[in-house]
Amino acid sequence: MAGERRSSKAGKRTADRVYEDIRRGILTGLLKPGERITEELLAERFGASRTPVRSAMVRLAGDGFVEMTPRSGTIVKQRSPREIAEIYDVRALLESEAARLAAERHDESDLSTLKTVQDELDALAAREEKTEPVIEKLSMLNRDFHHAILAAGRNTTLTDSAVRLMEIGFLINTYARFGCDEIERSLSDHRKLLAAIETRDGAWAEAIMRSHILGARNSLADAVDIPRTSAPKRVRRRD
Amino acid sequence: MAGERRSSKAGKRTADRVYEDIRRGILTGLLKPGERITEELLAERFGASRTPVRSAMVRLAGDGFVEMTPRSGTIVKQRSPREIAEIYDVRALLESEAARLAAERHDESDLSTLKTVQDELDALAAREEKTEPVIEKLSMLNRDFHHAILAAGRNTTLTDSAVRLMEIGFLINTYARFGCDEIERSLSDHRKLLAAIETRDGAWAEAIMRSHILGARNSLADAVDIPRTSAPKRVRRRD
DNA sequence: GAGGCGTTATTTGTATCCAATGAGGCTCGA
DNA sequence: TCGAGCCTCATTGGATACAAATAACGCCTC
Repeated sequence: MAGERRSSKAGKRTADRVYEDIRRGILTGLLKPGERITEELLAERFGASRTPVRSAMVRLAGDGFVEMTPRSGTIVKQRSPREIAEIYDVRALLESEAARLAAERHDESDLSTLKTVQDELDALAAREEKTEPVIEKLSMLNRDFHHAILAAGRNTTLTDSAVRLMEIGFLINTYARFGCDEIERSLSDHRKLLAAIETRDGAWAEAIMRSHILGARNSLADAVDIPRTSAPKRVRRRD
Repeated sequence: MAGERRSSKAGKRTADRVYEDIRRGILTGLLKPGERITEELLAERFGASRTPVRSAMVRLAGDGFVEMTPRSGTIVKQRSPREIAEIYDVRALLESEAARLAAERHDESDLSTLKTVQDELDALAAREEKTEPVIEKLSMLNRDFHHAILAAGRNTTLTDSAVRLMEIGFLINTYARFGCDEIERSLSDHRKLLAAIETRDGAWAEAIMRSHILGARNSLADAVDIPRTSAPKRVRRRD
């Protein structure tokens, strides 16, 4: 019996709230990969019924955050180091193209957005204390920066594909694992990227972005157990 | 076959049946873009309740086949010519990379699959009558060929991203619009691709695939009203 | 006759209920 | 004591019921 929890917020669907919340839970690591999710439990936590929770689950499954096995249950999707490396490889492919397009197609508005985000990023990174919320904010701004470049590329399909990968990639909260020097390297890349885009040098922008993302992958490889090259997987025979 | 559709066995779950059926309806043009879909109507058509229909809708929305606006309703997603062109551009990017990887990483099994599919394709194309079901079968085999190359590339993330775009792209049933010479061109590309992969010439495979897909886009541009280059979108300023 | 407003009516979103099924525990036997 | 099979139970999938909201319609007014 739990139907009295009424959101004062007008127009917001319960299913959306649940979706956002589970998603955030996965991204922040509150829900760990492999962990089982039972609909009833979540329904209770949200003061809602199972219906919107189920709807949220289906969406999350489509987005690759959870895995629903027909009559068995739903678990938070766990990704192998190899898959994580793959995500970075594909992001490098997509976003380097986007960077090239951004250099060629951007307008003043795009540039101003990029500069604003980068300024905030620089300001925040200049502060000495790297507390949890600061790291969080840095991650957000970093995401905004990449989004802005995608937007400047003027290809919504490309943007959607890349964003999709970015979002699931962030569940490892990249910056949290990076050291300060790593953050500095990242921001340096951003500045170069900005210069390349501003001068409309597509080839340069493309190269920087590819290097930026593959560099991030390899930094991550130092922290986690990720193949430095996503390649082989030759071992495919009968195990 | 490469893809792992959740419902490899006969759909025990009603939601899956509904999903597949609506999807097919959209792909075959039975449900036209912009057309409104009411849950109750579909529920009646399938002899099911609204629950599985809703679940299917959410999945379809996630896959980009329909568009659900919060309290208003669901319509079959309509794509602008520009968006269709974009899809081809991104496919060219992803699948050319996959072709390169396939050339570098494939094993005997991949090659045999590719050859089998291509043989069937050749055999079918050799027949004179280009009836509706023949065209349909050609489309299917073409899709299998591309899937096989993706599989040989050994990057599931790349594969998923590309397949996603392929599926929504097929709703225009490409081959149906192509003339016979266009089919011949396509098969010729496939044969070259096969040769490039077999000789493990990654750069060549990549180039052929890019040319293959961008060529298809431009052929489509002749038939439909698609920009030959997806580029500009120079935002019309105040006319 | 056209446009704005109120009402009706269809349709979505959520809750609850029932059936089916896989999982895990328990018992019985070797 | 350990294993196999059965049985209970928790959990998912689907159906129905209900509330809220938007869209459609008609009516009234100008």
